[in-house]
Amino acid sequence: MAADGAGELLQAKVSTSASSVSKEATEHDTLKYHLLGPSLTKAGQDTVDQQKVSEVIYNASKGSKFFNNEEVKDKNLTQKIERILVKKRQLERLDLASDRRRADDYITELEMTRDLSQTVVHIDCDAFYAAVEELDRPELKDVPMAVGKGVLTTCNYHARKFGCRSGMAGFVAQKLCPDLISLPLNFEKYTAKAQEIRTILAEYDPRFESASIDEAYLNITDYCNENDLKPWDAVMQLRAEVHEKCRITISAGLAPNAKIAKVASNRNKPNGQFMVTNDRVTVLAFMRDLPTRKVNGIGRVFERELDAIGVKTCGDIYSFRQYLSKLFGEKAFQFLMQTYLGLGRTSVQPAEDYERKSVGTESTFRDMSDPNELRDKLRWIAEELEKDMTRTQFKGRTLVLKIKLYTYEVLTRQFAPPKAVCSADDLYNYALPMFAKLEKEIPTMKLRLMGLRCTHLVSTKKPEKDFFGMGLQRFSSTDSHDSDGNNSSRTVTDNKGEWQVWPDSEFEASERQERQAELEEAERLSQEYAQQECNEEEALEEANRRRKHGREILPNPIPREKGGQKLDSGIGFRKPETGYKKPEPDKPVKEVWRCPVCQRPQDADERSFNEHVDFCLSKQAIKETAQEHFPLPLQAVALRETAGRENANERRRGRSSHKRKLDPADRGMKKLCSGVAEKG
DNA sequence: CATTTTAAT
DNA sequence: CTGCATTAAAATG
Repeated sequence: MAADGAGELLQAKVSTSASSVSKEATEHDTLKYHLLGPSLTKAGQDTVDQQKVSEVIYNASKGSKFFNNEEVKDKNLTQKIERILVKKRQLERLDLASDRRRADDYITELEMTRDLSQTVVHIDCDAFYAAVEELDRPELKDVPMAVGKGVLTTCNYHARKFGCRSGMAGFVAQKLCPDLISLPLNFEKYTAKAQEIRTILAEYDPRFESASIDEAYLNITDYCNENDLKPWDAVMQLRAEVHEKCRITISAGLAPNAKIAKVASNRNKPNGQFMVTNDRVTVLAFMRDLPTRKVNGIGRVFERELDAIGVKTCGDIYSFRQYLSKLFGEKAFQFLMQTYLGLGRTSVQPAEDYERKSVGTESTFRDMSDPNELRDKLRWIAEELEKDMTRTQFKGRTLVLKIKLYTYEVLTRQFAPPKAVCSADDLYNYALPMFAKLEKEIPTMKLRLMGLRCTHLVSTKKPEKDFFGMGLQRFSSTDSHDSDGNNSSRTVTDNKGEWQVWPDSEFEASERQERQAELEEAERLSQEYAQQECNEEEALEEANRRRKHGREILPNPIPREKGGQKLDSGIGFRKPETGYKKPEPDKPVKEVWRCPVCQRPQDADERSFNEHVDFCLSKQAIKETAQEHFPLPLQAVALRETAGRENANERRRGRSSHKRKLDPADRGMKKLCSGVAEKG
């Protein structure tokens, strides 16, 4: 969900004050900026007086423990930035010719991977929850309204004029806008509406990728070729279709890759679209003036660090290329260079394809210090986690205990039990010693949060029979992980990784019951789709799939025209049709079939293709893949055989698994900015 | 150097 | 002023 709101004003203030003015004033300003929250970014809302807004927020939160903690964090960051600047001044006296050369070589290498042959679209629903609520109560369209009680998950554009935004505490929002109407969350409703929209998206790209409940990436290259449409017109059509059938307005960004598409979708919001054409010069020009903060992966912290050394826009990155890896680390360096060049992934894929790495639960409560009460709480968390482990069908080889003190300070401890665990008893028994140890270390064990998480997951899914009726080797809970600690027979992620993902920077204060209700709704919807779209055989498989996965999967809806096609059971899966995609006349193409298991292109020869698929299957990447592919006709995909067609990220993808490995450049950079690299 | 912890998104 | 997941870097031993 786009967190609209202007940051430019304060951003400018932060930058100037960072270099001059008194230190106290500086800290005051950066803190206020920090308090504006993570969602102050992207699109601008010029009608808002950010000065006033930040003043109100500051005064409203002043004195709270939360505030104090933010103050501490801000001070630490300011110190960290000071260290970065010191380090940079040291570097300036050194000869960095080799670093510069290395950066230039990397740029050359990256440039060879540039792929301008694809069109990626980022779809973003406008004030989604608020818009859904307005469908039921049209009178709310004309007044400032927000969704979410204690904290706003989103608000309509009237409310945004007052400075309200997602992620803001409810009482703060009320101060900014006394007439604000706050509605409780009705999550099933939003999920149902999201599914309606997804049904339409699937017709444009059946393998579209949901990024959150109201955001998705599509690769519309094939769609445009098949229907002889220009990307712009295809997206106009898509948006009109969504508006007409779902009564929801969406904004879209079109670009040669996902990273730019994401930025672009914010340019003409709400109810608009923006395109960055597939042209190197256009891309570079677009990046040159783009403030760093607009890029996915650069948040409040990294923005300030970059600003401190003089990088305000993505174009500024270039002239600092020789410093970046020493100041921010290697991954950050790579990420920034790709950002400067406007490179990003061109591939999108359903979220089920992502590999889950951990399952955890945590809960916040009133300050608590009684040891017995805390143990009860821990026990309860363990029971909650057991449910999640059962649902997602995992055991964990490592258990992580997390606590948050009443001061908001967070601590974690981990332990690797002798065996993979998932039962509440085991979870509790292994967590308790960690907890007891913490009790000894911490003078006043007064907590506001406790959490448990399992990592180094091991699937506990029953092998049963696989999709083709071939027996699969049984794998025990402890022998199916490879040396990376990853499990190659990983199950499909549960839908919390997917449509239950909160919109960016937004959250709900919902209780587990609400989530349960949502799951039930998802199940119901899934059944509906099964009936609508599948023939009897397929419906049976659909039912089977749900049995195997519980209620966890909410697959991409099946496009109408394609869902009707019948598959030869089993074989159809492995015998792709040819001529699915028209080759472009002016470019040499080589026909290949894409392996449904590992997603890698294979020679378009039936025998070798089947051999390859067998190989992949024997490596057990299988069941989930079969499931996600079953409803879809297998298509031969023609790939252009041009160098750099596949970008570096795609190539780096693991051989052993078809699951996507996350790459900093792929998906926004997670934590690459935590400070000066001081080793060596 | 491997593992643990922190912190950012 | 939440909850869940992922990632990278720093700290630790």
